Amino acid sequence: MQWLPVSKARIADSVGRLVEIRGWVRTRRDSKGGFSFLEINDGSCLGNLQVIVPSSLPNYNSDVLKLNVGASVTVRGELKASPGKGQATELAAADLVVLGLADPGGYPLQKKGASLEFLRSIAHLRPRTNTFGAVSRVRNQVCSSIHSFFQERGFLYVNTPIITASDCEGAGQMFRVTTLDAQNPPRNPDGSVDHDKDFFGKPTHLTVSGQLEGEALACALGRIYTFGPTFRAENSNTTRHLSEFWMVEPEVAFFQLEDNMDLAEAFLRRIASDALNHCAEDIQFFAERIDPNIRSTLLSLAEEPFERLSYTEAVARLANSGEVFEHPVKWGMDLQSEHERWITEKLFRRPAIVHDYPREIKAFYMRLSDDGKTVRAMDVLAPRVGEIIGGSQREERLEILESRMRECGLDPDAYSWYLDLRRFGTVPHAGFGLGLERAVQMITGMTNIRDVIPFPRAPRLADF
RNA sequence: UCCCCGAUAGCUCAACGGUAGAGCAGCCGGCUGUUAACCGGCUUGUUGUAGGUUCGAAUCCUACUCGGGGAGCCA
Repeated sequence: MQWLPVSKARIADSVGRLVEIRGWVRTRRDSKGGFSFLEINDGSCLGNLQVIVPSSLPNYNSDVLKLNVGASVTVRGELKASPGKGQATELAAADLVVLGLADPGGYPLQKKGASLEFLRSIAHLRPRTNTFGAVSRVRNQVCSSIHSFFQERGFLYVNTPIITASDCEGAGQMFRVTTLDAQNPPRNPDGSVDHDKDFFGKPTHLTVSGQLEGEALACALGRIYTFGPTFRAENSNTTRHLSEFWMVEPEVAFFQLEDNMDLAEAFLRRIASDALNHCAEDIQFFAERIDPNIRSTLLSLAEEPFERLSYTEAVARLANSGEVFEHPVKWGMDLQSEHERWITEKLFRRPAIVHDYPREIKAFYMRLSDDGKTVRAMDVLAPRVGEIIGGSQREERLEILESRMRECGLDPDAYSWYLDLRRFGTVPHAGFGLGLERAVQMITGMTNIRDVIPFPRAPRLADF
Protein backbone atom coordinates (compact mmCIF):
# COMPACT_ATOMS: atom_id res chain seq x y z
CA MET A 1 0.00 0.00 0.00
CA GLN A 2 1.55 3.26 -1.13
CA TRP A 3 1.77 6.46 0.89
CA LEU A 4 0.29 9.10 -1.39
CA PRO A 5 0.25 12.86 -0.93
CA VAL A 6 -3.19 14.46 -0.85
CA SER A 7 -2.34 16.36 -4.03
CA LYS A 8 -2.09 13.06 -5.95
CA ALA A 9 -4.98 11.40 -4.15
CA ARG A 10 -7.31 14.21 -5.22
CA ILE A 11 -6.89 13.66 -8.95
CA ALA A 12 -9.39 11.44 -10.73
CA ASP A 13 -6.66 9.21 -12.19
CA SER A 14 -6.01 7.85 -8.70
CA VAL A 15 -9.46 6.25 -8.41
CA GLY A 16 -9.18 2.55 -7.66
CA ARG A 17 -5.82 2.74 -5.92
CA LEU A 18 -5.24 1.32 -2.45
CA VAL A 19 -3.33 4.03 -0.62
CA GLU A 20 -2.21 5.39 2.71
CA ILE A 21 -2.73 9.06 3.55
CA ARG A 22 -0.87 10.86 6.34
CA GLY A 23 -1.93 14.29 7.44
CA TRP A 24 -3.93 16.54 9.73
CA VAL A 25 -7.68 16.71 10.21
CA ARG A 26 -9.23 19.96 9.00
CA THR A 27 -12.82 19.12 9.82
CA ARG A 28 -15.06 16.23 10.79
CA ARG A 29 -18.74 15.85 9.92
CA ASP A 30 -20.67 12.94 11.39
CA SER A 31 -23.49 11.20 9.60
CA LYS A 32 -25.92 9.00 11.40
CA GLY A 33 -26.03 7.02 8.19
CA GLY A 34 -23.21 5.04 9.74
CA PHE A 35 -20.08 6.98 8.88
CA SER A 36 -18.16 10.22 9.33
CA PHE A 37 -16.58 12.58 6.83
CA LEU A 38 -13.04 13.69 7.54
CA GLU A 39 -11.11 16.22 5.55
CA ILE A 40 -7.38 15.63 5.62
CA ASN A 41 -4.68 18.09 4.59
CA ASP A 42 -0.99 17.26 4.36
CA GLY A 43 0.38 20.49 2.90
CA SER A 44 0.93 19.03 -0.56
CA CYS A 45 -1.85 21.20 -1.96
CA LEU A 46 -4.55 23.62 -0.90
CA GLY A 47 -7.41 21.14 -1.16
CA ASN A 48 -8.26 18.51 1.42
CA LEU A 49 -8.91 14.85 0.81
CA GLN A 50 -12.38 13.77 1.90
CA VAL A 51 -12.25 10.52 3.84
CA ILE A 52 -15.30 8.35 4.49
CA VAL A 53 -14.87 6.55 7.79
CA PRO A 54 -17.47 3.82 8.38
CA SER A 55 -18.71 3.28 11.92
CA SER A 56 -17.82 -0.36 11.45
CA LEU A 57 -14.15 0.42 12.11
CA PRO A 58 -13.22 -1.11 15.49
CA ASN A 59 -11.89 2.23 16.79
CA TYR A 60 -14.72 4.38 15.40
CA ASN A 61 -16.23 5.28 18.78
CA SER A 62 -12.97 5.35 20.70
CA ASP A 63 -10.88 7.32 18.18
CA VAL A 64 -12.72 8.69 15.16
CA LEU A 65 -15.45 10.47 17.11
CA LYS A 66 -12.73 12.21 19.15
CA LEU A 67 -10.96 13.67 16.14
CA ASN A 68 -10.92 17.45 16.11
CA VAL A 69 -9.35 20.10 13.96
CA GLY A 70 -5.58 19.66 14.01
CA ALA A 71 -5.41 15.97 14.94
CA SER A 72 -2.84 13.91 13.03
CA VAL A 73 -3.80 10.60 11.44
CA THR A 74 -2.83 7.96 8.96
CA VAL A 75 -5.66 6.43 6.94
CA ARG A 76 -5.59 3.48 4.59
CA GLY A 77 -8.23 2.52 2.10
CA GLU A 78 -9.38 2.64 -1.48
CA LEU A 79 -9.71 5.86 -3.46
CA LYS A 80 -13.12 6.12 -5.08
CA ALA A 81 -14.87 8.57 -7.33
CA SER A 82 -16.76 10.97 -5.07
CA PRO A 83 -20.51 11.26 -5.65
CA GLY A 84 -20.53 14.63 -3.84
CA LYS A 85 -19.68 18.05 -5.17
CA GLY A 86 -16.37 19.76 -4.53
CA GLN A 87 -13.98 16.87 -5.02
CA ALA A 88 -13.22 14.25 -7.66
CA THR A 89 -12.12 11.57 -5.28
CA GLU A 90 -12.57 10.39 -1.73
CA LEU A 91 -10.92 7.77 0.41
CA ALA A 92 -13.00 4.88 1.75
CA ALA A 93 -11.19 4.23 5.01
CA ALA A 94 -10.48 0.62 5.91
CA ASP A 95 -8.08 1.52 8.69
CA LEU A 96 -7.40 4.70 10.64
CA VAL A 97 -4.65 5.37 13.17
CA VAL A 98 -4.60 8.46 15.38
CA LEU A 99 -1.07 9.77 15.82
CA GLY A 100 -1.93 12.78 17.96
CA LEU A 101 -5.11 14.48 19.10
CA ALA A 102 -5.49 18.26 19.23
CA ASP A 103 -7.45 19.37 22.28
CA PRO A 104 -9.94 21.95 20.98
CA GLY A 105 -9.79 23.70 24.32
CA GLY A 106 -6.16 24.57 23.77
CA TYR A 107 -5.65 24.43 20.02
CA PRO A 108 -5.95 27.99 18.69
CA LEU A 109 -6.84 27.10 15.10
CA GLN A 110 -10.48 26.20 14.77
CA LYS A 111 -12.80 26.06 11.81
CA LYS A 112 -13.64 29.74 11.90
CA GLY A 113 -11.27 32.08 10.13
CA ALA A 114 -8.59 33.82 12.17
CA SER A 115 -7.07 37.21 11.44
CA LEU A 116 -3.60 37.51 9.94
CA GLU A 117 -2.59 39.52 13.02
CA PHE A 118 -3.61 36.70 15.31
CA LEU A 119 -1.84 34.13 13.13
CA ARG A 120 1.39 36.12 13.45
CA SER A 121 1.27 35.45 17.18
CA ILE A 122 1.22 31.69 16.53
CA ALA A 123 3.82 31.51 13.78
CA HIS A 124 4.57 27.88 14.63
CA LEU A 125 0.98 26.83 13.90
CA ARG A 126 -0.01 29.16 11.07
CA PRO A 127 1.67 26.94 8.43
CA ARG A 128 -1.39 24.71 9.00
CA THR A 129 -3.77 27.34 7.64
CA ASN A 130 -4.95 27.57 4.05
CA THR A 131 -3.45 31.02 3.61
CA PHE A 132 -0.03 30.20 4.92
CA GLY A 133 0.06 26.87 3.12
CA ALA A 134 -0.66 28.67 -0.14
CA VAL A 135 1.97 31.32 0.61
CA SER A 136 4.53 28.63 1.42
CA ARG A 137 3.91 26.73 -1.80
CA VAL A 138 4.09 29.90 -3.91
CA ARG A 139 7.25 31.01 -2.10
CA ASN A 140 8.79 27.63 -2.91
CA GLN A 141 7.79 28.01 -6.55
CA VAL A 142 9.35 31.48 -6.70
CA CYS A 143 12.61 30.10 -5.29
CA SER A 144 12.53 27.29 -7.80
CA SER A 145 11.88 29.72 -10.66
CA ILE A 146 14.79 31.87 -9.55
CA HIS A 147 17.23 28.99 -9.78
CA SER A 148 15.75 27.66 -13.03
CA PHE A 149 15.81 31.06 -14.70
CA PHE A 150 19.48 31.68 -13.97
CA GLN A 151 20.66 28.10 -14.44
CA GLU A 152 19.04 27.97 -17.88
CA ARG A 153 20.97 31.12 -18.83
CA GLY A 154 24.35 29.82 -17.74
CA PHE A 155 24.60 31.73 -14.47
CA LEU A 156 26.68 30.21 -11.68
CA TYR A 157 25.05 30.04 -8.29
CA VAL A 158 27.68 31.37 -5.89
CA ASN A 159 27.68 31.98 -2.15
CA THR A 160 28.96 35.18 -0.64
CA PRO A 161 29.76 35.63 3.05
CA ILE A 162 27.12 36.19 5.69
CA ILE A 163 29.67 37.71 8.05
CA THR A 164 31.41 40.65 6.47
CA ALA A 165 34.13 43.08 7.43
CA SER A 166 33.19 45.72 4.87
CA ASP A 167 31.14 47.70 7.29
CA CYS A 168 30.36 50.77 5.22
CA GLU A 169 28.59 49.71 2.07
CA GLY A 170 26.10 52.48 2.50
CA ALA A 171 23.17 50.11 2.44
CA GLY A 172 21.86 50.81 5.90
CA GLN A 173 22.49 49.97 9.55
CA MET A 174 24.22 46.66 10.21
CA PHE A 175 24.06 44.03 12.95
CA ARG A 176 27.35 43.70 14.80
CA VAL A 177 28.85 40.21 15.02
CA THR A 178 31.15 39.79 17.99
CA THR A 179 32.31 37.39 20.67
CA LEU A 180 33.41 40.20 22.98
CA ASP A 181 31.76 40.54 26.38
CA ALA A 182 29.17 43.27 25.92
CA GLN A 183 29.37 44.16 29.63
CA ASN A 184 33.11 44.41 29.80
CA PRO A 185 34.88 44.53 26.43
CA PRO A 186 38.68 44.71 26.21
CA ARG A 187 39.78 48.30 25.79
CA ASN A 188 42.66 50.22 24.27
CA PRO A 189 44.67 52.62 26.44
CA ASP A 190 42.50 55.48 25.17
CA GLY A 191 39.34 53.75 26.37
CA SER A 192 38.01 52.66 22.97
CA VAL A 193 37.02 49.03 22.41
CA ASP A 194 39.98 46.88 21.33
CA HIS A 195 38.58 45.13 18.28
CA ASP A 196 41.89 43.34 17.77
CA LYS A 197 40.78 41.05 20.62
CA ASP A 198 37.52 40.21 18.86
CA PHE A 199 37.03 36.88 17.08
CA PHE A 200 38.02 38.13 13.65
CA GLY A 201 40.49 40.71 14.93
CA LYS A 202 38.35 43.52 13.54
CA PRO A 203 34.74 44.71 13.69
CA THR A 204 32.43 42.44 11.70
CA HIS A 205 28.76 42.54 10.78
CA LEU A 206 26.00 40.53 9.16
CA THR A 207 25.89 41.23 5.43
CA VAL A 208 23.56 43.85 3.99
CA SER A 209 24.37 42.73 0.45
CA GLY A 210 26.60 40.26 -1.33
CA GLN A 211 27.07 42.63 -4.23
CA LEU A 212 30.70 43.61 -3.77
CA GLU A 213 31.80 39.99 -3.43
CA GLY A 214 29.44 39.11 -6.27
CA GLU A 215 31.26 41.59 -8.50
CA ALA A 216 34.56 39.85 -7.73
CA LEU A 217 33.07 36.53 -8.80
CA ALA A 218 31.38 37.96 -11.90
CA CYS A 219 34.68 39.55 -12.93
CA ALA A 220 36.10 36.05 -13.34
CA LEU A 221 33.19 33.69 -13.94
CA GLY A 222 31.11 35.94 -16.18
CA ARG A 223 27.57 35.56 -14.96
CA ILE A 224 26.74 34.69 -11.36
CA TYR A 225 23.91 35.03 -8.90
CA THR A 226 23.71 34.87 -5.15
CA PHE A 227 20.61 33.89 -3.23
CA GLY A 228 20.81 34.11 0.51
CA PRO A 229 19.82 35.84 3.72
CA THR A 230 20.44 39.54 4.16
CA PHE A 231 20.28 41.62 7.32
CA ARG A 232 19.34 45.23 7.93
CA ALA A 233 19.31 46.75 11.40
CA GLU A 234 17.18 49.70 10.32
CA ASN A 235 14.42 50.57 12.75
CA SER A 236 11.81 50.41 10.04
CA ASN A 237 8.34 49.20 10.89
CA THR A 238 6.37 48.80 7.70
CA THR A 239 4.47 46.21 5.69
CA ARG A 240 7.40 45.84 3.29
CA HIS A 241 10.52 45.74 5.48
CA LEU A 242 12.16 42.92 7.41
CA SER A 243 15.34 42.86 9.47
CA GLU A 244 16.20 39.49 7.96
CA PHE A 245 15.16 38.76 4.39
CA TRP A 246 16.27 36.77 1.37
CA MET A 247 17.81 38.47 -1.59
CA VAL A 248 18.74 37.38 -5.10
CA GLU A 249 21.66 39.26 -6.63
CA PRO A 250 22.75 38.50 -10.19
CA GLU A 251 25.93 40.15 -11.42
CA VAL A 252 27.07 39.97 -15.03
CA ALA A 253 30.40 40.90 -16.62
CA PHE A 254 30.20 42.84 -19.88
CA PHE A 255 26.61 43.88 -19.19
CA GLN A 256 25.46 47.46 -19.58
CA LEU A 257 22.39 49.00 -17.98
CA GLU A 258 20.07 48.13 -20.87
CA ASP A 259 21.12 44.46 -20.64
CA ASN A 260 20.49 44.64 -16.92
CA MET A 261 16.97 45.99 -17.42
CA ASP A 262 16.22 43.28 -19.99
CA LEU A 263 17.41 40.65 -17.53
CA ALA A 264 15.37 42.02 -14.64
CA GLU A 265 12.24 42.17 -16.76
CA ALA A 266 12.60 38.65 -18.14
CA PHE A 267 13.30 37.47 -14.60
CA LEU A 268 10.12 38.90 -13.08
CA ARG A 269 8.12 37.75 -16.09
CA ARG A 270 9.34 34.19 -15.54
CA ILE A 271 8.48 34.25 -11.84
CA ALA A 272 4.94 35.42 -12.63
CA SER A 273 4.27 32.92 -15.41
CA ASP A 274 5.66 30.01 -13.38
CA ALA A 275 3.38 30.93 -10.50
CA LEU A 276 0.39 31.01 -12.84
CA ASN A 277 1.31 27.71 -14.45
CA HIS A 278 2.42 25.73 -11.41
CA CYS A 279 0.40 27.21 -8.52
CA ALA A 280 -2.99 27.67 -10.17
CA GLU A 281 -4.97 26.37 -7.21
CA ASP A 282 -3.13 28.60 -4.73
CA ILE A 283 -3.40 31.65 -7.01
CA GLN A 284 -7.13 31.01 -7.27
CA PHE A 285 -7.28 31.02 -3.48
CA PHE A 286 -5.50 34.38 -3.33
CA ALA A 287 -7.90 35.75 -5.92
CA GLU A 288 -10.87 34.66 -3.79
CA ARG A 289 -9.58 35.60 -0.37
CA ILE A 290 -6.76 38.12 -0.62
CA ASP A 291 -6.74 40.18 -3.80
CA PRO A 292 -9.46 39.77 -6.46
CA ASN A 293 -7.21 41.28 -9.12
CA ILE A 294 -4.18 39.08 -8.52
CA ARG A 295 -4.74 36.92 -11.58
CA SER A 296 -4.91 39.80 -14.02
CA THR A 297 -1.93 41.38 -12.28
CA LEU A 298 0.09 38.23 -12.87
CA LEU A 299 -1.10 37.84 -16.46
CA SER A 300 -0.12 41.41 -17.23
CA LEU A 301 3.20 40.91 -15.47
CA ALA A 302 3.89 37.77 -17.49
CA GLU A 303 2.82 39.10 -20.87
CA GLU A 304 3.03 42.88 -21.19
CA PRO A 305 6.37 44.68 -21.43
CA PHE A 306 7.30 46.90 -18.49
CA GLU A 307 7.28 50.64 -18.96
CA ARG A 308 10.73 52.20 -18.95
CA LEU A 309 11.43 55.83 -18.34
CA SER A 310 14.35 57.86 -17.11
CA TYR A 311 14.28 59.59 -13.77
CA THR A 312 14.23 62.90 -15.65
CA GLU A 313 11.17 61.79 -17.64
CA ALA A 314 9.51 60.52 -14.47
CA VAL A 315 10.00 63.84 -12.73
CA ALA A 316 8.49 65.64 -15.73
CA ARG A 317 5.48 63.29 -15.83
CA LEU A 318 4.93 63.77 -12.10
CA ALA A 319 5.27 67.53 -12.33
CA ASN A 320 2.71 67.68 -15.14
CA SER A 321 0.35 65.13 -13.62
CA GLY A 322 -1.93 67.70 -12.06
CA GLU A 323 -1.73 65.60 -8.91
CA VAL A 324 -1.08 67.28 -5.57
CA PHE A 325 1.75 65.46 -3.81
CA GLU A 326 2.72 65.84 -0.19
CA HIS A 327 6.33 66.04 -1.32
CA PRO A 328 6.67 68.50 -4.21
CA VAL A 329 8.47 67.09 -7.21
CA LYS A 330 11.69 68.60 -8.39
CA TRP A 331 14.72 67.25 -10.21
CA GLY A 332 17.35 65.99 -7.78
CA MET A 333 15.04 64.72 -5.09
CA ASP A 334 14.55 61.02 -4.44
CA LEU A 335 11.19 59.67 -5.56
CA GLN A 336 8.86 59.24 -2.59
CA SER A 337 6.42 56.37 -2.11
CA GLU A 338 3.54 58.51 -3.28
CA HIS A 339 5.42 59.26 -6.52
CA GLU A 340 6.30 55.62 -7.13
CA ARG A 341 2.72 54.63 -6.48
CA TRP A 342 1.39 57.22 -8.87
CA ILE A 343 3.70 55.96 -11.61
CA THR A 344 2.84 52.28 -11.20
CA GLU A 345 -0.75 52.46 -9.98
CA LYS A 346 -2.16 55.48 -11.81
CA LEU A 347 0.01 56.28 -14.82
CA PHE A 348 0.88 52.80 -16.11
CA ARG A 349 -1.06 50.35 -13.90
CA ARG A 350 1.80 47.87 -14.12
CA PRO A 351 5.50 47.57 -13.29
CA ALA A 352 7.83 50.32 -14.45
CA ILE A 353 11.59 50.67 -14.61
CA VAL A 354 12.94 54.08 -13.69
CA HIS A 355 16.58 54.56 -14.67
CA ASP A 356 19.42 57.10 -14.71
CA TYR A 357 19.02 58.77 -11.34
CA PRO A 358 20.87 61.85 -10.06
CA ARG A 359 24.30 60.91 -8.72
CA GLU A 360 23.67 62.64 -5.39
CA ILE A 361 20.94 60.21 -4.32
CA LYS A 362 22.60 56.95 -5.38
CA ALA A 363 25.46 54.74 -4.18
CA PHE A 364 29.12 55.25 -5.00
CA TYR A 365 29.51 52.12 -7.10
CA MET A 366 26.99 53.13 -9.76
CA ARG A 367 28.47 54.13 -13.11
CA LEU A 368 28.68 57.86 -13.78
CA SER A 369 27.11 58.94 -17.06
CA ASP A 370 28.75 61.28 -19.56
CA ASP A 371 26.41 64.09 -18.51
CA GLY A 372 28.16 64.04 -15.14
CA LYS A 373 24.80 64.46 -13.39
CA THR A 374 23.32 61.00 -13.41
CA VAL A 375 24.39 57.45 -12.69
CA ARG A 376 23.33 54.31 -14.49
CA ALA A 377 20.92 53.10 -11.83
CA MET A 378 17.58 51.40 -12.23
CA ASP A 379 14.67 50.64 -9.92
CA VAL A 380 11.89 48.26 -10.87
CA LEU A 381 8.72 49.54 -9.25
CA ALA A 382 5.70 47.30 -8.79
CA PRO A 383 2.15 48.39 -7.99
CA ARG A 384 1.43 48.23 -4.23
CA VAL A 385 4.81 46.66 -3.37
CA GLY A 386 6.99 49.56 -4.45
CA GLU A 387 10.64 49.03 -5.24
CA ILE A 388 11.06 45.34 -5.90
CA ILE A 389 14.41 45.46 -7.67
CA GLY A 390 17.25 47.92 -7.37
CA GLY A 391 20.28 47.70 -9.59
CA SER A 392 22.85 49.48 -11.68
CA GLN A 393 25.70 49.31 -14.09
CA ARG A 394 28.81 49.43 -11.92
CA GLU A 395 31.57 52.01 -12.20
CA GLU A 396 34.45 50.14 -13.82
CA ARG A 397 36.84 53.14 -14.16
CA LEU A 398 39.29 53.25 -11.26
CA GLU A 399 39.84 57.00 -10.98
CA ILE A 400 36.17 57.86 -11.23
CA LEU A 401 35.23 55.17 -8.70
CA GLU A 402 37.81 56.50 -6.23
CA SER A 403 36.58 60.06 -6.57
CA ARG A 404 32.97 58.92 -6.19
CA MET A 405 33.95 57.16 -2.95
CA ARG A 406 35.48 60.32 -1.56
CA GLU A 407 32.39 62.22 -2.68
CA CYS A 408 30.28 59.79 -0.61
CA GLY A 409 32.57 60.16 2.40
CA LEU A 410 34.19 56.73 2.05
CA ASP A 411 37.89 55.95 2.30
CA PRO A 412 39.12 54.18 -0.88
CA ASP A 413 41.84 52.48 1.15
CA ALA A 414 39.17 50.52 2.99
CA TYR A 415 38.05 49.06 -0.34
CA SER A 416 41.39 48.14 -1.84
CA TRP A 417 40.31 44.63 -2.80
CA TYR A 418 37.21 46.04 -4.50
CA LEU A 419 39.31 48.56 -6.37
CA ASP A 420 41.66 45.76 -7.50
CA LEU A 421 38.82 44.57 -9.71
CA ARG A 422 39.28 47.87 -11.61
CA ARG A 423 43.06 47.91 -11.38
CA PHE A 424 43.44 44.55 -13.09
CA GLY A 425 41.44 43.62 -16.17
CA THR A 426 38.45 45.82 -15.45
CA VAL A 427 35.27 45.24 -17.48
CA PRO A 428 31.88 46.87 -17.69
CA HIS A 429 29.41 44.95 -15.54
CA ALA A 430 26.01 45.30 -14.02
CA GLY A 431 23.66 43.61 -11.59
CA PHE A 432 20.65 44.02 -9.36
CA GLY A 433 19.04 42.84 -6.16
CA LEU A 434 15.59 41.33 -5.82
CA GLY A 435 13.93 41.05 -2.43
CA LEU A 436 12.41 37.57 -2.33
CA GLU A 437 9.68 38.48 0.12
CA ARG A 438 8.61 41.47 -1.95
CA ALA A 439 8.44 39.20 -4.98
CA VAL A 440 6.22 36.81 -3.04
CA GLN A 441 4.05 39.75 -1.99
CA MET A 442 3.71 40.76 -5.61
CA ILE A 443 2.75 37.23 -6.68
CA THR A 444 0.31 36.48 -3.85
CA GLY A 445 -1.23 39.89 -3.17
CA MET A 446 -0.37 39.55 0.53
CA THR A 447 -0.16 43.08 1.91
CA ASN A 448 2.13 42.51 4.91
CA ILE A 449 5.64 41.20 4.29
CA ARG A 450 5.56 39.48 7.69
CA ASP A 451 2.99 37.08 6.25
CA VAL A 452 5.17 35.81 3.39
CA ILE A 453 8.10 34.54 5.51
CA PRO A 454 7.54 31.80 8.09
CA PHE A 455 9.28 33.39 11.06
CA PRO A 456 9.65 37.12 10.44
CA ARG A 457 12.39 39.21 12.02
CA ALA A 458 11.67 42.90 12.57
CA PRO A 459 12.36 45.46 15.29
CA ARG A 460 11.24 43.94 18.61
CA LEU A 461 10.18 40.78 16.79
CA ALA A 462 12.39 37.71 17.11
CA ASP A 463 10.00 35.11 18.50
CA PHE A 464 9.99 31.45 17.53
C1' U B 1 11.93 57.02 14.89
C1' C B 2 7.37 60.16 13.74
C1' C B 3 1.83 60.50 12.81
C1' C B 4 -3.04 58.12 13.11
C1' C B 5 -6.13 54.02 14.83
C1' G B 6 -7.07 49.98 17.98
C1' A B 7 -7.07 46.29 22.44
C1' U B 8 -14.26 43.10 25.08
C1' A B 9 -15.25 34.94 25.69
C1' G B 10 -10.47 30.12 22.71
C1' C B 11 -11.39 32.86 17.58
C1' U B 12 -14.30 36.94 14.73
C1' C B 13 -16.91 40.95 16.51
C1' A B 14 -21.31 43.99 19.03
C1' A B 15 -22.78 46.77 23.47
C1' C B 16 -25.83 55.84 24.13
C1' G B 17 -21.77 56.84 31.10
C1' G B 18 -26.68 52.69 33.87
C1' U B 19 -27.15 44.35 35.22
C1' A B 20 -21.37 42.43 29.21
C1' G B 21 -23.95 40.02 24.11
C1' A B 22 -23.95 37.30 19.19
C1' G B 23 -21.72 33.94 15.57
C1' C B 24 -18.03 30.18 15.39
C1' A B 25 -15.33 26.58 18.55
C1' G B 26 -16.57 23.27 22.93
C1' C B 27 -20.37 19.99 25.64
C1' C B 28 -25.50 17.45 25.31
C1' G B 29 -29.47 16.02 22.01
C1' G B 30 -31.70 15.78 16.94
C1' C B 31 -31.14 15.26 11.63
C1' U B 32 -28.33 14.38 7.42
C1' G B 33 -23.68 11.53 1.12
C1' U B 34 -22.00 15.80 4.13
C1' U B 35 -18.90 20.35 1.90
C1' A B 36 -16.89 26.72 7.04
C1' A B 37 -23.02 20.94 7.03
C1' C B 38 -27.73 22.01 9.44
C1' C B 39 -31.50 22.44 13.90
C1' G B 40 -32.42 22.87 19.47
C1' G B 41 -30.24 23.44 24.35
C1' C B 42 -25.96 24.50 27.65
C1' U B 43 -21.16 26.53 29.02
C1' U B 44 -17.55 30.34 28.23
C1' G B 45 -15.30 37.15 30.84
C1' U B 46 -10.13 40.42 36.40
C1' U B 47 -13.49 44.37 29.06
C1' G B 48 -4.59 44.88 27.70
C1' U B 49 -2.02 47.10 32.51
C1' A B 50 -1.89 51.06 36.23
C1' G B 51 -4.04 55.37 37.90
C1' G B 52 -7.92 59.28 37.59
C1' U B 53 -13.11 61.71 36.78
C1' U B 54 -18.14 59.97 38.33
C1' C B 55 -23.51 57.97 42.58
C1' G B 56 -22.06 54.58 38.65
C1' A B 57 -16.73 53.37 33.55
C1' A B 58 -16.00 48.34 28.39
C1' U B 59 -17.61 53.49 27.34
C1' C B 60 -14.62 59.81 29.51
C1' C B 61 -9.19 61.47 30.91
C1' U B 62 -3.65 60.32 31.69
C1' A B 63 0.49 57.07 31.41
C1' C B 64 2.38 52.48 29.97
C1' U B 65 2.39 47.75 27.15
C1' C B 66 1.14 45.28 22.82
C1' G B 67 -0.95 45.28 17.89
C1' G B 68 -2.47 47.51 13.08
C1' G B 69 -2.12 51.30 9.16
C1' G B 70 0.72 55.39 7.06
C1' A B 71 5.69 58.08 6.59
C1' G B 72 11.08 57.86 6.37
C1' C B 73 15.10 54.21 5.11
C1' C B 74 15.30 50.41 1.39
C1' A B 75 14.96 44.99 -1.32
